[in-house]
Amino acid sequence: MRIGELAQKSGVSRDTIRFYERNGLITSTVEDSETNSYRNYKDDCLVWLQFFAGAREAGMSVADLRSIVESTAESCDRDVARAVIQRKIEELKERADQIGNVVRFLENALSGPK
Amino acid sequence: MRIGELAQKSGVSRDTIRFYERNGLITSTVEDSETNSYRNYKDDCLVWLQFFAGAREAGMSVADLRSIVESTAESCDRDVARAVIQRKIEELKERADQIGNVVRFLENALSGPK
DNA sequence: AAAAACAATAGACCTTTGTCCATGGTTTAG
DNA sequence: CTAAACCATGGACAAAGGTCTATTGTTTTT
Repeated sequence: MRIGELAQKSGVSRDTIRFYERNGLITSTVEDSETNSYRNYKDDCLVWLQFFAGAREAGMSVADLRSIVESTAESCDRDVARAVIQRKIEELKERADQIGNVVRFLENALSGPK
Repeated sequence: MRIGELAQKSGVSRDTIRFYERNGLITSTVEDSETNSYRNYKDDCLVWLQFFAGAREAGMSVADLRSIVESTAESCDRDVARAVIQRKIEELKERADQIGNVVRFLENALSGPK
């Protein structure tokens, strides 16, 4: 799949896809056989991009995403991957708790001053 | 209270406090009577700053915070304030849900590939 | 074949959220 | 009184995360 299709299907802009690729979040191949230099993306890029979109919204940084992607790479130790991801899960849960606090503060602000 | 004390008590740096003030998140007064131009902060600035710290961590932008602060200002209609805050609460809850999704995705990634 | 649509790359540019000077006054402690 | 500590202002600088433009080459459509 080429970048346009990927962008359209994932809802992530071409520029952002290229940006992510430059930052090691996804990879693509340039077919030698082709006369062009168009990049080719596999289906799992789409899955990743959808995940990225949600994860970014949830507050994860691009660096976080890269470490997750890297940890799930072939070459990487399963246990290392687990540890990295487990760590991120903890962080996310903390963040969710923090959001809970803020929500309570705001709800209190609503009910507090009559 | 002067900025140094406020910074120390809130854990927010002087520079950041000034930045927030420039952005309308807090206000201060400069006593005419004084010979200096030192700013004076009321106790509620401390409460706000503590809230800001948590809210920023929870992923709220400075612009979000400004709209909350503005909505709770004297001049502002109680109901308008409620609406603004209620909206932010919804956004935060959505964000928390989003985090939940990401966590599930990650947990699945952990258990999925055995 | 010619135009329209798509792609690559490089680099400029933008916003957000601060942080870090430099300069020049003011206060406070010794 | 003098040095150390504090404050204000203005502007430079920074990192993250994109976005936009220019240029040039490739497909696809008509």
